[in-house]
Amino acid sequence: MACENETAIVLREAGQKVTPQRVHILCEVRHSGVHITASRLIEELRTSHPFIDASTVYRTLASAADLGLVYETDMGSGESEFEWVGKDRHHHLICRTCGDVTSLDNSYLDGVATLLYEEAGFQADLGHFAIFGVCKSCQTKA
Amino acid sequence: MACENETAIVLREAGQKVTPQRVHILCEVRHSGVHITASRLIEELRTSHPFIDASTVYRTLASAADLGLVYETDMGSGESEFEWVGKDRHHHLICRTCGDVTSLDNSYLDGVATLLYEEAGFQADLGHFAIFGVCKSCQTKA
DNA sequence: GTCGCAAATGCAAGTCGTTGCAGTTGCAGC
DNA sequence: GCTGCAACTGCAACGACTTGCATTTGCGAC
Repeated sequence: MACENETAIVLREAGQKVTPQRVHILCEVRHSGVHITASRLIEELRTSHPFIDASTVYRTLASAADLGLVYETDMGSGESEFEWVGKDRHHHLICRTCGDVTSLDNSYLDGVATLLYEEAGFQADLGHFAIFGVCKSCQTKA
Repeated sequence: MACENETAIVLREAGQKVTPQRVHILCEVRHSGVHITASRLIEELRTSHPFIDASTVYRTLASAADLGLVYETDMGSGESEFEWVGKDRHHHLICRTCGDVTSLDNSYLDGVATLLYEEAGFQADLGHFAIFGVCKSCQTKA
């Protein structure tokens, strides 16, 4: 698949060695759609590439997150979820009651980031944010 | 200490049973000052009350967080930090470079919460938030 | 093509936090 | 003061994730 070549280029540009393990892991993240937990990723890789160790997956994801290739978000389940960094920066609204995850446009928090920089000189990294609360339908049920 | 009686009252009002373990754990959180990680809390309790099991500490903290008695915040270290809920709601600015933690007034994010409720019907729980980024002094150093 | 080295990998062992379960305990009702 | 029960506790086992270390491998230099 073309994705593998592309992933290899991204890796090389980031100054990382291009190993089949890394390419497979990152391709899996790209193809997984929205979010994928580390454990589910390991499970899926176990079927397609059984020789890849869990520690390799964790290390690859951590270094990819450092380089900004993937986002790592704590979705409140205790497990981190990973997502390939696409063009559109967005956040997530996570319902504490039903666990539903909704995407949220970046614009909501842009104002906060600007304000923080102007008033505190703090360059906030609001690239990918998880906001907990109670969604509309759970509120009406209650 | 008076704190123990007070903690017991808070627990009873919250509909929880008042056990010595819970009182000790929550007192420790109250006295620890700003933030304390679960593992450090367990370590401190080990010296003062060696008979309290780690699982009891985690369960007590989780139920106290549910009841809004303590805040649970992911400070990016992988470990959750706990803080006794005082009168002032506030957030934290955490520098990715030097690890410094600064408190941030609640007002910055109040606007976001209002906007989310009006536009998405989502009741955001912004009681205690950790925002990552780069602080002023680290920016000037770079 | 092959050499050398830093980076990446796989394995095993360890830590951290959670969960199931049987026994214990706080406390409301009598 | 006694009783019953739900909530709480401690233990042990488990899953998730990390770390140390010896081995392997990608890749730039020759």
